[in-house]
Amino acid sequence: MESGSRRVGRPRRLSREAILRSAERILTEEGAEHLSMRRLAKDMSSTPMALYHHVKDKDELLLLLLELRTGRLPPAELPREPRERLLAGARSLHEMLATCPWAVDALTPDGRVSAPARRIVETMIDAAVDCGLNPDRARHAYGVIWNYTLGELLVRFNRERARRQGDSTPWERAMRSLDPVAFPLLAGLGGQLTEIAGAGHYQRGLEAVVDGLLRQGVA
Amino acid sequence: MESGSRRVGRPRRLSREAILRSAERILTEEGAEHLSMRRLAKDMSSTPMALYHHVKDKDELLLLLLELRTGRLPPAELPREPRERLLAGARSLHEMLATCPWAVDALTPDGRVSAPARRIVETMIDAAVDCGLNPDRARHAYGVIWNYTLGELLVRFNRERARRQGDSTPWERAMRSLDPVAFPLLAGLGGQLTEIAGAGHYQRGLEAVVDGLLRQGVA
DNA sequence: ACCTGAACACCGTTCAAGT
DNA sequence: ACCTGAACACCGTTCAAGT
Repeated sequence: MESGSRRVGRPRRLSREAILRSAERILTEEGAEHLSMRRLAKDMSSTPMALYHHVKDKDELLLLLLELRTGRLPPAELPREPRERLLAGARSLHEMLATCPWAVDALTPDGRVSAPARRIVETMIDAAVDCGLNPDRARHAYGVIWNYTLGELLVRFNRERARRQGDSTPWERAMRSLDPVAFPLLAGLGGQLTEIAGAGHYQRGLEAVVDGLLRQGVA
Repeated sequence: MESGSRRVGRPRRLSREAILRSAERILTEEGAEHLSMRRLAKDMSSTPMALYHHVKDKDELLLLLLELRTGRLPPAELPREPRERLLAGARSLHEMLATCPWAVDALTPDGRVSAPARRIVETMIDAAVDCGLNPDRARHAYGVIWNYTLGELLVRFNRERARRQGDSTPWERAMRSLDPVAFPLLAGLGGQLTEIAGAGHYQRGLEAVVDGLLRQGVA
């Protein structure tokens, strides 16, 4: 809403919205490693310090960007059956965050970074209760699912990053130097990493995790 | 072993070992955020570039530090019963990495960063096979356990970091602004976070994850 | 062979001043 | 009220030179 009093002082050239738009563009077009206050200012033909008039600091900027992205997704349609609802909740949390590799630090606590995320988390715990867990166990179950989800995202993000910057990360090196005689089973993992990281992988693991939690809770 | 030929050129003042010792000290006494090539050089009364004669770059330095730490732990005694062996393997991986919050990036791929870690991973997959999973499923199971473990570590690390630097992270703020009427179950999580992150939490979740995976695999 | 010094190309943020 | 410019206190790394 417009303020009743007339504006005073210098007219604004920047705005929080414009800043977020520019930041979002750098993020998608050039990747998080190129998003800096200085770079962003240059992009907007302004100075670094002008930005600090619209956001508290870089942390706040990233948080706002995260809320912007996760808030844009349409609210998930959740099935009625409680186990399915729990699975669907986890999947949409996973999906929602899969586009924000740069926000891992903000994500870590528990996935409650934006209003839509909060809704999903609440729904998941609720679904767990409907599956027969008491509230404490339901919250614990959510925590385990969150840990699994975050771990999966992290592995995925880092692999993508490695791919982008030409392949030879510590992990790739360790993989190549692995003796397949001493480590026959582990060596198999190496060749499979791509497939393992594929679309169905998270889902299949998630079902195991959820079923394990539900059995533990109702036993 | 000593080289047969006499040393030529300038005598060395630095050595990889001395560098690692200094870095290790900074890491434990001041935290990872204070470990920089410049700081490290200053600590050793040398120059940043002297370090590059002994390690390729900062990434390699961190990797060496990780191997140093994880390699120091005594090899875990693993129980004979396969399910227990799988659990014990995961626990010792978890324990081993719990002291290296600064190495998350190197960890991400799959926990095979050091020789002892490789042994444990191989043992875990082997244990999963002994539980009745085929090698593919066993590897997948390991992947899920790793994701869960890594996620748990990450949440733990970030919470500790938040504690250290005075409490008010994005997550804490989001927690305070949470409406307990709209989110009764989620709000409960807030109050419980410390307990949930306690010692038994990882273990309890791990059992659920493992049992879920085993059931999925042998069904 | 091992080390130094200066330089390059960056960071986030503070502070005092301008309009 | 909003923005600028200069400065502070850092980064990792390259490159040419010294002993």
